[in-house]
Amino acid sequence: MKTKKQPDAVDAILAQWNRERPDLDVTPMGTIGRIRRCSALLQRELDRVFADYGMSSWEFDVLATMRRSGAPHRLTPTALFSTLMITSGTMTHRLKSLESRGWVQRVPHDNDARSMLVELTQEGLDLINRAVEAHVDNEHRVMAALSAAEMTQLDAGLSRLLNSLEPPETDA
Amino acid sequence: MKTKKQPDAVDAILAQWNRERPDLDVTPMGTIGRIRRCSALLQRELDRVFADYGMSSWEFDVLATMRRSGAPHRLTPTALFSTLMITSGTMTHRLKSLESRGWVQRVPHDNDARSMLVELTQEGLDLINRAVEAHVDNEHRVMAALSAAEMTQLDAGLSRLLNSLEPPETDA
DNA sequence: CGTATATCAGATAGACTGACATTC
DNA sequence: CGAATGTCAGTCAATCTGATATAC
Repeated sequence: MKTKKQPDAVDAILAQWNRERPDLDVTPMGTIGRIRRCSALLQRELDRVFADYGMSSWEFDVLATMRRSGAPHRLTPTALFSTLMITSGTMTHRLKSLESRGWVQRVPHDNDARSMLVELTQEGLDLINRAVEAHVDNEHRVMAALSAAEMTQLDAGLSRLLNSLEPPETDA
Repeated sequence: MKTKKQPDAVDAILAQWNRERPDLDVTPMGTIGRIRRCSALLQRELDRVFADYGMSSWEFDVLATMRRSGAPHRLTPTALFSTLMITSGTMTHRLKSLESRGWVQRVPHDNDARSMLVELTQEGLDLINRAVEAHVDNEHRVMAALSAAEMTQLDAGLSRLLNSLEPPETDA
């Protein structure tokens, strides 16, 4: 006989649907609901550390994207908004804000005068280097309930799902 | 020898961090990144069906919460905003909008004159009954890449995580 | 000429805060 | 009286759209 798993908030929702609409197989609703709820709750936890470093989540995302691209930490606005899945107008807005805070600067693009390059300032680089350390620590903390084996298993399922959801390569 | 899993968008990000900051163990960043990315991509897919029924995601959420509460499909605004994790002001705003569309109506609460009851209209009930069927079909579709066993496994991991993230019972 | 890049102003949708009246 | 309920006006942060200028 199996041990029953600890019920969570989503189980209560599924029980209601099973009572009200027993004709529906709501199994996927459970998985999807858990993904969305985990995502929302995780966001809340991660935001705390971002706030400690004076940033919002989207500010961290932009700086982190530039940081992990490697020296000289330069990317075009187009590369950035494509990666971040936002529109070009929104990217302009974000960059203006980040520039006013002194974390990035715009420099001209040698080979293409239409284009710009955005690069981390020294201050921006120092900040994101420190913030990402705290962020990763925080991520370890919020995932601590799962053993390494559990996390690997969870990761595998998510990766399969992600592969099926991701839009086909545009490939340039 | 193991078969390598299909790489996804998150793998590329992890590879960049491993190159740039090999001192950091970014394993949890992979899992968290996948949860968030799955959540965003799923949202996009689900929204399509909501749009087919003339609703936005939050409208579906409110109507569905009322529907699954069972006949007579009545809840107080307080019960609703607590479940939906939004503020009371936002709830008032949502209800005003839903009422103007003819999907819910406010009725007085017999036992407590401070309070209101919100109930689904016949039109709202019919709509959410049809919409939830299409929604569940859609959820089956977007999860089709996973076998039943894979989904069970994924679900188990998510549930463990959710349990550790969920705020302790307020219990009233 | 048609396409790509980046910017900007304006509009939009959704949420929150704080003050309020009412009732328990 | 203090706590709870719901409403409202105002504000806010973040996004998108569509028009624009420039360069390929």
